[in-house]
Amino acid sequence: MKGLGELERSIMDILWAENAPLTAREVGRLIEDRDLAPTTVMTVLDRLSRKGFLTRTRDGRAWRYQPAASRDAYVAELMLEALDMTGDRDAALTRFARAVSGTEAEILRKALTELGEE
Amino acid sequence: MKGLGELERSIMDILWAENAPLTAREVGRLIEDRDLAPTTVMTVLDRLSRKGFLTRTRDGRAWRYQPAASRDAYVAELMLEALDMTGDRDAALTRFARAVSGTEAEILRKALTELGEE
DNA sequence: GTCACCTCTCTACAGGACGTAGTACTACCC
DNA sequence: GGGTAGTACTACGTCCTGTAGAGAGGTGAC
Repeated sequence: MKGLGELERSIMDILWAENAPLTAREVGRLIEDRDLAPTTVMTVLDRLSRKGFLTRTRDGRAWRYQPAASRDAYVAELMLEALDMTGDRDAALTRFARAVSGTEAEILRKALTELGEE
Repeated sequence: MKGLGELERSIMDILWAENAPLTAREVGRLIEDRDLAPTTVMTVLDRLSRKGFLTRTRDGRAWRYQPAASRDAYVAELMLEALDMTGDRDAALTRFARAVSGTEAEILRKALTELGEE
């Protein structure tokens, strides 16, 4: 996988937040802060789907874009990818476990427990 | 933090593997596969220390480079950074916990347990 | 002392990713 | 049939990275 640029991430965030597939125009309307040309949004949407982050389906003349995977899946994949980088996965995992805050450690513990019960 | 390029990572790997601080020449000797100019290695070492990945100390005319942090720390930080990207950390963590393989889940569980006992 | 050599710093350049957008073509509505 | 919306294609500046040369300054050999 590859990382995302800043604008790419903003757009992914919009699409992840929305549940329905959006057109370029709709996405553009949802980025108020920046004053982007419509073609800019279209270009980025196109690149994102080319990279596999988005799926698109026709809606009349327009395309509707939606995330190919959930944000959680993306984040989890990034984390696994980072983990793959090390020679000593155990050490990295241990260090990671120590670094997450209390509540999150709880979440992790719970998820792992459920995992064990399945 | 920022990601590393391919050559940058190779060089970090060498320095992480070694326990002693190395000079550019020594690092260059340890990358056999590629036939790099000495200045190339020096440039990359310089960039890495400028980015904070390496520390360097004088040794006569030469610099000796060593990692500023362990690879585990780096990996853990990357993982945390990925985690920061999501709005719903819990969901991402849960998904991550489900994605790690059995033995690693065990490691995580153990680290978390020790954490709880402290 | 001078020459060869090592290492450093500075500068450079090509390729790719990303932000940004214009242009030209097409299809639809009224 | 002209405005409008949407597309595909093309383009350009910037930054990062891989790669390396040129020039400066010290060091040891002779």
